[in-house]
Amino acid sequence: MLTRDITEDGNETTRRLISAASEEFALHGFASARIRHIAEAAHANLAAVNYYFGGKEGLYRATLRFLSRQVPAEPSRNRRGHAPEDRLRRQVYGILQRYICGERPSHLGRILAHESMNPTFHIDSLIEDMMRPELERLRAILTEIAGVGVREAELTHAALAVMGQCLLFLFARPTVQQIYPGLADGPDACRRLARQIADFSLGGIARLKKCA
Amino acid sequence: MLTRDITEDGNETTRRLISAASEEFALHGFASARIRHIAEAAHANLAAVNYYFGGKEGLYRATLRFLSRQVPAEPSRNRRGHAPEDRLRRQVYGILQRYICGERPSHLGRILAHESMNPTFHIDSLIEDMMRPELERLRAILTEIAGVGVREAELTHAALAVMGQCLLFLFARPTVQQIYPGLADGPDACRRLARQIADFSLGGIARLKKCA
DNA sequence: AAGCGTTTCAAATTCTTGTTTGAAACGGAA
DNA sequence: TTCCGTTTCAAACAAGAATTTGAAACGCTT
Repeated sequence: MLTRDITEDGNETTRRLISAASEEFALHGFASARIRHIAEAAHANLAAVNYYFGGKEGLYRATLRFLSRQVPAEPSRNRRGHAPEDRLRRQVYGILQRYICGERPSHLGRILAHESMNPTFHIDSLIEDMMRPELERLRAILTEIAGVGVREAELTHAALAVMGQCLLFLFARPTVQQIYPGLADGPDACRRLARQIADFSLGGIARLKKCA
Repeated sequence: MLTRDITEDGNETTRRLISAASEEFALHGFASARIRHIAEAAHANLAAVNYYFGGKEGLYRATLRFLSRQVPAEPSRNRRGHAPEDRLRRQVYGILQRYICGERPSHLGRILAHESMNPTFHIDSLIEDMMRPELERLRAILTEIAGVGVREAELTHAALAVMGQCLLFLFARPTVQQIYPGLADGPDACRRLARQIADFSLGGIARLKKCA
């Protein structure tokens, strides 16, 4: 039996297992994921899951920890030295890139989506570690753009409006693509999407400012 | 064994069963729903599900049919005779009311959300019967507001932007409420929400128009 | 090569869950 | 009351899935 921290070691089997688990959990969520399927995809024996992780739950925990560390940090050059409008564009692009339509499928985002619909014990840390920071950063940028005079609640709502536009593609991309085919694919779909969301939202902010 | 159409009859047991099933399927989705739980909540015997509906799948089908008929039709007075800006507000309010935060919990919306994450055979008709019509109506209104000169793709995106803002509260209301407590409750939360979404979006459209 | 801890494996086990079954209860018609 | 179709019920059943187990394979050290 293993006792040391799994996520640290370079064990080949655990790495394949976590990799396969990322896909399975992202695709189906915790409850509907099948460890048989994971073991199969990882070319590992079914019992390996229990041997290394103590069970399905432990594999899930390890997978979440692994995926969390994979999230690329926000580039620091977005902090200052740009117009807030540009920072909004970059921030939206960053959210899409990190969690929704980056070059490699964003498993953590999908898992958050599944947790939203069928929460497990881990939903809270996902909310606190990914949703809240992104929303707060959005809100800060929007506050700067809006200037004084716009109410707190409206800024909050604006941040949610931007986030909602992004998350639509996390929760319901196949649906969107069924209704409007060819809308969000292609090599720089992510960039185009970010630009459209940011521009639309800048209009929304402008209106808040005008009505303040 | 019953052969006639279940949804037509007034059988007390089937009604309680479908009612309990609505809650269960809305809460957990098809795969994670437990027919034992449904039968319990309906004060019916477990075997009643198979007796009346032929199985879990049949109960799901009957529940979807029942819930679809419950959706209140869009009031026809929204068609003409109002400024398109007002029509947008009403349309947004209608979407929220029908599927997301109406007075009674909107089971059909939740089921669509679950289907988006874990599709079953019925996802297509849900998309075609509820998502596409609402999006098309939104798009029509937005087209009218934008006037000529705004590109097709941008109108499509604008409709998705509005829908995304609405669906955020369908997919992730608990998350939103955990981060910003007290934002979306109270008696007329739905109305306030609709107003904010519509106003923000009118700003987005205005910007598209200006840049056209 | 022998010994020993670690890892892999197939099979057995246990638990959960949907389905089936056969009998009992019910209720109206003869 | 008796008969008969319908409905309810508890228990059995079957399938799927996670977990456990005990032995075999492996790899390293002596």
